[in-house]
Amino acid sequence: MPELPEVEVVRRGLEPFTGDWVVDVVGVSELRSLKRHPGPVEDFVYRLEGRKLRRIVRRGKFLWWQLDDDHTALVAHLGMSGQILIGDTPDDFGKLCRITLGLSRPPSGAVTLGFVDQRIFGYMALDNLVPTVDGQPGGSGSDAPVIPSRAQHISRDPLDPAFCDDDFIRRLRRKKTGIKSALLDQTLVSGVGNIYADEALWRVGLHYNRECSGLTPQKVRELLGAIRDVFVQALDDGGTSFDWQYVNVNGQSGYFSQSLNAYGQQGKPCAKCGTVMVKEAFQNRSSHRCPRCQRLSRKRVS
DNA sequence: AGCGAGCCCTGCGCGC
DNA sequence: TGCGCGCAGGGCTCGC
Repeated sequence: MPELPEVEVVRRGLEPFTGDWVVDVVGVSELRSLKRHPGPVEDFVYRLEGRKLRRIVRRGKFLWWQLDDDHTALVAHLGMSGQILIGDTPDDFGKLCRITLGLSRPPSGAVTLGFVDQRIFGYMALDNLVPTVDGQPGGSGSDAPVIPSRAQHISRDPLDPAFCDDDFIRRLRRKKTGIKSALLDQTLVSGVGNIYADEALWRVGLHYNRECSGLTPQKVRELLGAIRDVFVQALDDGGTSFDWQYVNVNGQSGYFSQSLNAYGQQGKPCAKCGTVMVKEAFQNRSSHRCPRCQRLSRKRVS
């Protein structure tokens, strides 16, 4: 479950199971879901069992729990198809469930957390928490100025109070790529993926291949505002879901897909001008745009 | 150094 | 009904 709003919906859904909740038993049915864990599966299980899940934190599309030893994180990245679900038993999640955590909070609370991931691009891993370079909180959900070492290189996301707009604008305008490549670069700004990049570019009328260096600071600021707007709106709607794969921890789908104006709208009229929207190949993925509102008025970047 | 291509994977839905 | 193909929202690593 991919982009920032969907991951934040998951994070909020997991908050009730943090604090004094303990990991009693860990089940791993797919070793490749631990490919980023720095050790064998036994190490993952042994170090996790008995730990409390103190806080659940997110930066961009990265999620992690702060464990009660104060220096270890349980990192979860959902990749293209990951979900985290809460159920009663390890059998509640179907055959695509890769990892289960049996959780309890004495005296009476008990649930099972399921890490479900069709394509196995996502993963869970234990990692060390290291200080943030700017001394600000590592992400949404905790005030602690620490972050898993694996996520250190990821920029803050646009909903993070410590995100610096001016730095973003300066760095983006120095890039020698098209604007969409820049938005998908998680070291420049995190949390944006293919859907929300297309939505934000549509809102401000930019072609995905417009050169970053040709944009005025004002235009970049406008684009950043559009990213925030589309994130907040999607969050309010519970995230974007097209099908069975994208659900919150209760298995419910979000409604933002009904509000999309660009992604998946090929063949339909542009909501601003009525021109038929198109879908074009872009870097092994696809881009959606209005041929009239989002023209390439400057030199083409390939 | 920064950039783009290639690759990691499974399973759904469609057309034949 | 069955099969093959195209497609999917991410990110890491590697060459250039």
